Amino acid sequence: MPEPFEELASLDRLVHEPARLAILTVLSACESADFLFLQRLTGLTKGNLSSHLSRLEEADLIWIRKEFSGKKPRTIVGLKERGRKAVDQHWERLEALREDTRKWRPVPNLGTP
Amino acid sequence: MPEPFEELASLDRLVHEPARLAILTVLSACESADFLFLQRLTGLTKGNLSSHLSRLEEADLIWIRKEFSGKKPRTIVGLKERGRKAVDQHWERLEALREDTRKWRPVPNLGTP
DNA sequence: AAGGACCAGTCTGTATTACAGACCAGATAT
DNA sequence: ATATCTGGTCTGTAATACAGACTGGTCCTT
Repeated sequence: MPEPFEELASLDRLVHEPARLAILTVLSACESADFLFLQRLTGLTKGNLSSHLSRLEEADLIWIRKEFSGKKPRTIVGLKERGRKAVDQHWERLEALREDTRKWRPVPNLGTP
Repeated sequence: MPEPFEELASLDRLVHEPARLAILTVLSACESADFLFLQRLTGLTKGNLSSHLSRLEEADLIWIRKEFSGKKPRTIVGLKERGRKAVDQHWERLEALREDTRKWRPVPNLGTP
């Protein structure tokens, strides 16, 4: 019984953080997305989004490619293998937890009687 | 399209934080639970658990009752109305996000073409 | 009576963190 | 020339989670 909860309490904060969870989840639905799109999607400031992306890249969860389309800079990001695994796993854990909890209901009290 | 993601990026950190999400989710499956049970469940130290519970109580999401069963102190916590709403809503948002993302697949690229 | 364990904290210190906003630099449009 | 768009870096700040020390009461053992 306690297993999924111990896991939950130690969820990977790198993935769990709302902004990054949003980014990763969006990326899991496409091959790539560009900086501006992600910024509008998440409502983050440039600086903030940039540092979140850097962290995800350092963690080897995403790749970041800088192109010039014409002379305009363009930053494109996408999921790496590890990233896809990480997001999928994260969602699975969350869902597993929720399901497990549902099965308990109704329980009057938990703890020492 | 972007709506659920803007929400996600601004998820209530009070509820989203792993330890508290675990606590709240457990509580949503029972009428009450006691301190020790929650501690073992989450693996948190006493001090840490205590402060998480305090925050949840301040936010009016849970109640905390101190009993003495015999002469042993016993701390029992449970969800308040607001708490139940908060957890349910949170999970709904997460699930909605995931569902929305699934529907997108497959999308080659998101952003300026 | 003294030592220790159990319970549920409070408090302190530390390290991490998310975030806004300032600044930067190259290119384009006015 | 000035302003704007691109995608950053850097700095400062306020909040944070967390461990571990300490408190203080009750119980049990010796």
